[in-house]
Amino acid sequence: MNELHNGPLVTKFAALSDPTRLAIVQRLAEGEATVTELAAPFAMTQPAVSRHLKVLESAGLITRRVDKQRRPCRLAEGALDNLDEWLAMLRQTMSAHYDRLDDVLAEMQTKDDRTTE
Amino acid sequence: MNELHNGPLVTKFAALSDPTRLAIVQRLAEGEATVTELAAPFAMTQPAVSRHLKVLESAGLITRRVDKQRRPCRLAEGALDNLDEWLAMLRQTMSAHYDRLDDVLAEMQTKDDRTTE
DNA sequence: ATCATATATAACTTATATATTATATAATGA
DNA sequence: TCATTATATAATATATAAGTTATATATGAT
Repeated sequence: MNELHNGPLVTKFAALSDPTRLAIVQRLAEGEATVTELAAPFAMTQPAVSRHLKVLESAGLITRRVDKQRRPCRLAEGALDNLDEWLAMLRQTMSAHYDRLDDVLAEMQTKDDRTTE
Repeated sequence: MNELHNGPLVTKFAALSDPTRLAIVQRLAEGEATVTELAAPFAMTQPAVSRHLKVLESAGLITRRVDKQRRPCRLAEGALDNLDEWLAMLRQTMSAHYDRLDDVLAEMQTKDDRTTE
């Protein structure tokens, strides 16, 4: 309910706030891929992509398994659940406080009345 | 459909990847607040919060109006729509490629068969 | 053994982010 | 007019992020 619990959420948002990582997540929505496969589309070195994967993994967005010398990546189970939940919670708060323009203008008016006393 | 269109999304994720800004957004879901009101809960100077608001505004997450010397902030109309849409799109991709563990293990097996020839 | 492939890590550079203090601006109120 | 309140901006320091190259490690192939 409050900002003390939002650490993991902040971490996920941070992980998604990079175009390379966002594209990697989109790619992984189609299924598993190895580091090399994931790196291929990008004008970037392999170590750079490895770092991005580490960020995604630390954020709990992806997991990796071991297949010989490959480390195929996939989206983590329920990776996006807390994002959805946060958005849903926010919408609920918004509708609970349903902030129509009319209401706001009315409130502005009464505030003025009080302040201008 | 591709990563060329994700600029605004990346910007929004970046804007939300900070605990202060996330808390501000949550607060604004309850309705308008001035900069000073928003700054109050944080152990941070007013200029710091002003900067955070600028980041949120640049990302299209909040708007401000002018009320005398105040600049009340509110969540932007449809602020979170593209986040929702992106998450929905991702889920759709995931279910389209429905990646059950069984399938993956089966595919691993056939890959092994081929590679170990 | 040796070489190639897949991946990770370290060292380093540069760019960006975040916070601070000091100060500017604009409107209010006395 | 002068002080106060609300907010923004500039200058600056510091931290973090993101990329590079070089190198290490592990597996697989010859």
